[in-house]
Amino acid sequence: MSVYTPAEVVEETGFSLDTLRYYEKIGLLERVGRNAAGQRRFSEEDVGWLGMVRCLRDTGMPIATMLRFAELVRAGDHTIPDRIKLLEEHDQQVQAQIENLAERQRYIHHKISYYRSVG
Amino acid sequence: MSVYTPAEVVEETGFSLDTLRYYEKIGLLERVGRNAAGQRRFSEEDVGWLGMVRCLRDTGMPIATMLRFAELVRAGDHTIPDRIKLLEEHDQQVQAQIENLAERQRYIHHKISYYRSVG
DNA sequence: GTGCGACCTGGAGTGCACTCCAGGTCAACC
DNA sequence: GGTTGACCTGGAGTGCACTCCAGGTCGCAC
Repeated sequence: MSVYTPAEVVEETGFSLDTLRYYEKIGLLERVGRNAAGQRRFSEEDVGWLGMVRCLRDTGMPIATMLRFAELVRAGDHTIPDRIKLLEEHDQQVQAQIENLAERQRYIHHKISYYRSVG
Repeated sequence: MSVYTPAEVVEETGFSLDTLRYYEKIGLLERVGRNAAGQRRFSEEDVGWLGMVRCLRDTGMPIATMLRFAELVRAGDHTIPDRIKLLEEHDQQVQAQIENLAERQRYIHHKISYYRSVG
């Protein structure tokens, strides 16, 4: 099992070091392992989880909801139905976001066309 | 030319009264007309502009950028090419948002499939 | 053995976009 | 003429998600 230094995780995940510490502090990231000097050493699993966090965050899930999801993950396999439910609800919201953006985009296109016609 | 009371504009645009006042204060909404008692009376044009603001806001445009757009609109017809440019750039960003969301959504779908396969 | 760079901690500060509040005006209805 | 409700103002407060800072440790290169 390879481990990652903070700098490597910053590189791989795109989260800043401060953000990683913040996520650990609030419990979105479970207590990360340390070396003898007390420096963080992230596991493969930590990095994988951060990939999920990035996905959820970038689709607009609030931290409070991610925290609930994190707790389900930690609680064990019997929470898998709950996790599916949570992700499906989020998926609906993402779908709604996409549709909403597409509709707004049409409005922008119309506006641009209008400007072109009068400009 | 019909005018609208604050309550009507809240109803039509979905912005809160506080938000409307805030937008006027920062100059996103040009000085709104008043009746004899000093109460706001919004014009058709104000309401139309608020529709544009809603579109831009809901597609993630920062207020600072909306403010620049508002200034172009006020500056007159010779700024139409600049407005087109601004909207086209924003359109690109909206497109990127949509694509990004769609990709993240695929990840969520995979995760749900995975959970279904092990749950 | 000294400087440097990566890292540590707790806690304060930031930026955005509102949102709320206290205290007041005014017209209208009872 | 008293109460109600919609509205007014300036300014303070909120929530979210970070982001920054001071002061310190550690190991390695020079």
